[in-house]
Amino acid sequence: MQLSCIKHLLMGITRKTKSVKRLLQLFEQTNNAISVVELVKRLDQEMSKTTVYRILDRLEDEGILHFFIGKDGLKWFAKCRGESSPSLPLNSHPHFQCQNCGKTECLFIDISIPPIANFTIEAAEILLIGLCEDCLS
Amino acid sequence: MQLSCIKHLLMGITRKTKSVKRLLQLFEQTNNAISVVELVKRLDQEMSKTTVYRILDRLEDEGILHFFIGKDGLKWFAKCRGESSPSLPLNSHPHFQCQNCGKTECLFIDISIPPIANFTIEAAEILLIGLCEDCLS
DNA sequence: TACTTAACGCAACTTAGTTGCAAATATAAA
DNA sequence: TTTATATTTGCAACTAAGTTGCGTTAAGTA
Repeated sequence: MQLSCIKHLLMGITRKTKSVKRLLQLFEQTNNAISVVELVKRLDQEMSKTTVYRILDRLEDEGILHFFIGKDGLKWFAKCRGESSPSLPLNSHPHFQCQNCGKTECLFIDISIPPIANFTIEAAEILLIGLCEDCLS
Repeated sequence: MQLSCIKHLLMGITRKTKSVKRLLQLFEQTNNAISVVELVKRLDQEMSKTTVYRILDRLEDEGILHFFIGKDGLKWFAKCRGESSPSLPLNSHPHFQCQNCGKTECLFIDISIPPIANFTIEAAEILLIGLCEDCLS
């Protein structure tokens, strides 16, 4: 095994290609989550949808992005920030979707899941739906 | 407007067809949720998938079934029972999916969602993932 | 600069879910 | 029981999200 292989194992294997940088840029510009459908649409002139899907997978593997399933069953991605919700398993946290404007984001509120007899809970996917600050007024 | 129309408005418009009865039978045989994909597969010889989708929609409109999105983004249906989780909005309740055997069911445990400043929460979709009693041992 | 291998684009594919329309059938009225 | 009629069904074709295989391109290393 060559040194470069070891480096790859340690550092992840993502090459900082033009496409990767462009995609990361979109996530750096916002704290909101972005749906894959939206990303494919926004990047339509810049890269193929296959590339979008594959880059998202890699960034997720590396712990740079995480994903969750939105109200509609579509996949959404958001940056991993250090935070998580204390009482939830696996450093997870709830997400919020505004039913009016569609704004979708991570929440770091604490929600505690009571133990359930004869079950082990290893993950909690919590999606709160309502109106965001902008849509309330 | 004829009397029959008024009756329809009051009672819902579901005719108790052979297909409706068959589909309801599947839900009466279990307290678990069933994915649409599974229903289409199980009923493949008895009705078209279009019919499965349309009956599920109608039974949901009438409050006989409810649905939620599973871990994989697929739609699952379950019977509406009188119960709900006290602290959740809109008479909703959490759902559980066993990551080993796939068993999926309604939970009526109480999970309270803390208020979030400047947001109104109108629905909470909570999916707990872990091991069921059968898969624990 | 040249080499190696990850990353990319494309086209074709899979799967969940939807739609339009003509034919079948459940229900109410006669 | 028969008739009328509006709902329900099946079919085939479609849409949309997401995946795969493969030949080509380009990033990172020597």
